[in-house]
Amino acid sequence: MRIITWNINSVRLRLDLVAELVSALRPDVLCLQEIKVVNELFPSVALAELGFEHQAVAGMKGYNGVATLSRLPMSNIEVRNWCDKEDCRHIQAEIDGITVHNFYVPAGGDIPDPEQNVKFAHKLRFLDEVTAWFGGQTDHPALLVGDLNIAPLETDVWSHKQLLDVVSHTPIEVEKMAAWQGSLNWVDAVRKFIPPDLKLYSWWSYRASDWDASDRGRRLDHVWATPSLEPRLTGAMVIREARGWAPASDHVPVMVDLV
DNA sequence: ATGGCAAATTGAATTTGA
Repeated sequence: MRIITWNINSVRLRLDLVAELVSALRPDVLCLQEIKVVNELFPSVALAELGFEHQAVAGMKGYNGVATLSRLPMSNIEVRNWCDKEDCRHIQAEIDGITVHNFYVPAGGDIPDPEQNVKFAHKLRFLDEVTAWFGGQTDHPALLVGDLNIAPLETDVWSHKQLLDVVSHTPIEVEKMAAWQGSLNWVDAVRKFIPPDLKLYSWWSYRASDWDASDRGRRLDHVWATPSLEPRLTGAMVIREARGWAPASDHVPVMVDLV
């Protein structure tokens, strides 16, 4: 199975890029975040024509929203709410015997202090809640993908020292992400193939005048696998060139293969 | 941190992203 996760930053605006991605890489499962559309206006026909006959969508007006698209049948679809908000950040679905979790973790705003910034408080609470929930699950084969909005390793950001107090790379976030990863002993399926000593990013700011030249990126998008699935992992790739597509999302697709 | 874009909604200005 080939799975791709992509924060697409408006699915309607980038349908042509989805077609290009699908044509080039033929994923079996495509997990999108920030679809920015209500379910009624989700382009399900166009995506079905690309081969994704099976779709699970949790969208809302204007922002957020996740969608899991599959060539293979999906069952047990669940949209789960966190932090008492119905804000469309998680879809769970069973595909070919694997539970696929598609997440869009809150960005967390600017100020890395939960006392001063309710968005950061929300992000930290979200991490605590998902960690506690997964800790109560059994080890059924599962993948956890999405825009987790945290770059955990020093090599996941362009400058570890300069981002230590920037939301997405602060020690408290990295610590809580590690706890989440520990909840089911999730394996980082991307770093299994692209070693942790290599710089690796999946997001570059729109604000850079030349994202490629300055290369001030962060690895915010992830694919995790339960230990039972690790022997089936065969490869991973971050589609960096997608940041240069037009019109580009600020995130690029992240792909993992398993047998 | 730096530098200041992009998308959606609403109707030129605001919210959100990270």
